Amino acid sequence: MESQPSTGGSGVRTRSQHQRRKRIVQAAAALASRGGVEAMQMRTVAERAGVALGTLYRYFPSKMDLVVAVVGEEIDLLENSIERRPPGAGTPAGRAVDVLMRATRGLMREPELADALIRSLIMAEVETPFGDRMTGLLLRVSAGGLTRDEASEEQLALAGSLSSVWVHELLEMLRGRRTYDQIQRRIEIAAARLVSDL
Amino acid sequence: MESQPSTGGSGVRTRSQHQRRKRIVQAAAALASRGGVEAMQMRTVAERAGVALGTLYRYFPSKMDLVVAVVGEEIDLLENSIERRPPGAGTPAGRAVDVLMRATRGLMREPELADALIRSLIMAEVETPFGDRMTGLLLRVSAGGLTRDEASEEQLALAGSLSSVWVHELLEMLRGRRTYDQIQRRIEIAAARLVSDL
DNA sequence: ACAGATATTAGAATCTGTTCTAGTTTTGCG
DNA sequence: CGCAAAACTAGAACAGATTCTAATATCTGT
Repeated sequence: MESQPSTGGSGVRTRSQHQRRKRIVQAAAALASRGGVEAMQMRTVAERAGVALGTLYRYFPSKMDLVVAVVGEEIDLLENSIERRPPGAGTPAGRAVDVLMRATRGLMREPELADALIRSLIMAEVETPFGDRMTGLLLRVSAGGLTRDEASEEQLALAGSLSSVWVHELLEMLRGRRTYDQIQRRIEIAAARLVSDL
Repeated sequence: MESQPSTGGSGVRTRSQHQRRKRIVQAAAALASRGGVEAMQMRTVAERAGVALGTLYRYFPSKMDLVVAVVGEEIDLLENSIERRPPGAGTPAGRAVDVLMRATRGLMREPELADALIRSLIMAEVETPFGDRMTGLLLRVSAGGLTRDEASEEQLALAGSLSSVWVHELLEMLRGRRTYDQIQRRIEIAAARLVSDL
């Protein structure tokens, strides 16, 4: 879990804390989009963000927490994109594929970042909202605006399965074991089975 | 890939090298089955195996290579178990669930080790046959002895999808976010869609 | 403005994976 | 046998994540 610096008494983040946090995440993202997680060294991040190492660790108790925050921003982007331009396909499966492939293309833009981030996330002890958010998105687009709370156990399981298949295929692609087209094909096959009738 | 210490000229491993290697893997497994990968420190492994740190690194160029070797032994066990007592269920999906849940129980016996195993399975920089081996196993039991070479692209995709769903669920369980029963239920749901008609 | 709490800082220190060094031992082979 | 290649060893050295320390700065409530 990410932890927040506690601000005397109330749980509210002050403006300066918020900005500090933001600067840190931006510095981290910038570094990671070059050389991946390796280039994103805690000392360097702290330096670039104009913050002491100890402070960085106050905001992000481990490097993984920082990675998670960076990934979070990426997912925000995807969610916004989906909202701005919802998938137009006529079937639930079609819309799911649409969302997943759009996410794939988004991540492909920064392969170093994507690879590093996804690996780190899978490795993470840390609880990440990553899978859940993707699952929620899939439910929303393929089962007519359904939210995670309203969904049945089976619907959750199916959308979740599709999401984990996607993550796995993405990793395979980043490792050079799949082409974009192969992923698309495999996602289509899985989606047809898993989310046609949500 | 794991690299082997090259033995003067020929690529053959001598008996003493084989044993040394085995001692290393055993020491590593023993340590990992207690405190997980963290307890499996390279210095400690070397010490327990009665080998210098440099030698350990000659056999296993990185900690990950060592983990992969340990994991390999575990998968052998599963394959042997399946061979000895093939899944008896009447449907393809039933047999697939059978295999996966048996693997799940096997891994649960050494959760720390399992955690390391699954992560390396997913992460492996290194080309590991693990995902493919599991996919192959699923094809074999759910599509009447089909091998990876004979399977159609779709069959491969479906068995592979089930395999990645399983891996994902297993990880969730190891992180304490799923119970055994929840996994079983989710695997059943996914298997029904993915491998009913292989 | 003051007091106490919290945040921040620079930097040293610690921990563990990995690499390097220099010297010793084992192995394969003519 | 006798030598060159390869393996092995103990231990130092290095790297990057994480933790610790002591001092300073900032904030909050009164």
